[in-house]
Amino acid sequence: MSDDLFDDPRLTAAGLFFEVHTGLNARFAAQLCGHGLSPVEFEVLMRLARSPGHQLRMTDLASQTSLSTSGVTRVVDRMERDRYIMRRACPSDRRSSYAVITQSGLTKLEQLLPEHLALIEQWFTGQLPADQLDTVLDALRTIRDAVHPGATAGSSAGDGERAAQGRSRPEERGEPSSDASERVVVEV
Amino acid sequence: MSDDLFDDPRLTAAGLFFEVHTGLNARFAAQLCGHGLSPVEFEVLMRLARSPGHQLRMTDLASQTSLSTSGVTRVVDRMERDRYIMRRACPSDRRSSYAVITQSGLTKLEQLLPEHLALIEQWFTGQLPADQLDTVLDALRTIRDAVHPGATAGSSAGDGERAAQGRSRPEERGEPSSDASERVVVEV
DNA sequence: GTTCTACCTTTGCCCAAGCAACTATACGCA
DNA sequence: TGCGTATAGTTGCTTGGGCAAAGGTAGAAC
Repeated sequence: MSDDLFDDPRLTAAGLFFEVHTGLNARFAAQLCGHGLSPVEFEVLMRLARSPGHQLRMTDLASQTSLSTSGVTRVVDRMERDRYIMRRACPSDRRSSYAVITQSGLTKLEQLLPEHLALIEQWFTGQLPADQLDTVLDALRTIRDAVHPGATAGSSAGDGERAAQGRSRPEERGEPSSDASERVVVEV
Repeated sequence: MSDDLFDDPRLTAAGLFFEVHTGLNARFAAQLCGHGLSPVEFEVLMRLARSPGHQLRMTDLASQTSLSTSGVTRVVDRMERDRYIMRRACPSDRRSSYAVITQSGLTKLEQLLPEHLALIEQWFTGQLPADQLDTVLDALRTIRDAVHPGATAGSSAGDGERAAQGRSRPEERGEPSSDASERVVVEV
C-alpha cells in the first residue's frame, strides 16, 4: 500500500512539532501543577498581567486563549474562587464584564515565573545556539501570523483569510466585531 | 512592579511556540472533525499505520501519544466500536493486547491524508523557505530529543523531576519487543 | 418609542480523559 | 511449589471544557 504516504516529510515535520509541544507542555504542566495551577490558568494569569489595566473582557480572554467563552466563564469561576482574579462590570457596556488579576494573582505569578523561565531556558531556548534560536523564533512568528486565531489584542485587519477556529463546524467564521476597535479601555 | 518580568524574551519565545501550536491544532482539528475524527484518534491511526504489523500494545500506544493508559483504553474502545481498529490478544503475554488498525482504518487514513498534507503545507512547511524550514526542523529534533519522546502519561502532582527510567524506549520498538530481553514464547 | 438584530456571558447537558483502585498475568526467588 | 513484586489493561469516580440555548443589553431602522 501507499506506505510512503505515511512517511511524507510533511507528516514528519508536523509530528515533530507536536511531539515537542507535548514534551514541553508536560514539563511546564508539572511545574505549574506544583504551584496549584493548570496550564490554562497560568495562561489566563499571564494574559491578564500583560494587559492594560491588568484586565480583559471575557470574550477577549477567550479569543486570546484556546478556550471557548463558556470555557472562560468556568476557568474564571475557579480562579475567582481562588482569589487570583475577580470580575468587574464594564461601565460602558453592561453586557460585558472584565476579568481582573488580583494582587494575589500577581504575587503568584511573580513567585513562579523565575522557575518557569528557567524551565523554558532548560528545555527550549537554551537547547539552541543563539542564531538558530533567532531563526526559529522568526519562523514561529511567520507561522503565527498566518495561522493567527486572533491571539493579540490589537487584531490586525484585512488578512482576508480567516478560517474557523476551534473544533466547531469547519464553516463557521466568527469575526472579531468592528465593535472591538471602538472599545477603548477606560481606566478606573 | 517587575513588569519586565512579564516581558522576558523567554516568555515571548514560549508564548509564540504555544500560539503556533494552538493555531495549527485548530486548523487540523477542523479538518479531522469533518472526517469524524478527533486529533487523538487521528494520531492513534497514524501511529498504528506506521508501526510494524500495523499494531501496537496498548501501553506503547499510551507512551507514544500524550494519553494515559486509561485514556488509551477508552479511545481504543471508541475506535473499535467504529471499526477503525481492533484488539488482538498478545500470544506471548496474556496481560497485553495489541491495537491493530483495520482495513477500514487504513482506508480512512488514505482518504484524508492528502487533504491533511495540504494543510500542513499551507500553514506550516509552506510558510517557510526551504533552508529556514530545515533549520527549524533541526531545532525541533534537538528539543524533542532533549525533552524526550513520549513524555510519560501523568501530569502527576508535584513530582519534581523524573527522567526516563530507562524502561520503555519508544525508539527501538522493533517488533514483539514485549519484555525488554528476549524471552521464550510460552505457548499455551 | 418600538422592534429587530447583533452581542456578551452564563447554564444545562454531555463527552473525553486523568487518577486510583482492581484484576489478571508474569517472573524472581526461596 | 508457593509467595512477593512488577506490569498490562480496565473501570469508578471526578473534573475540565465544548456546544447550544437562555437571559440581558446595545444599537439601528423605522
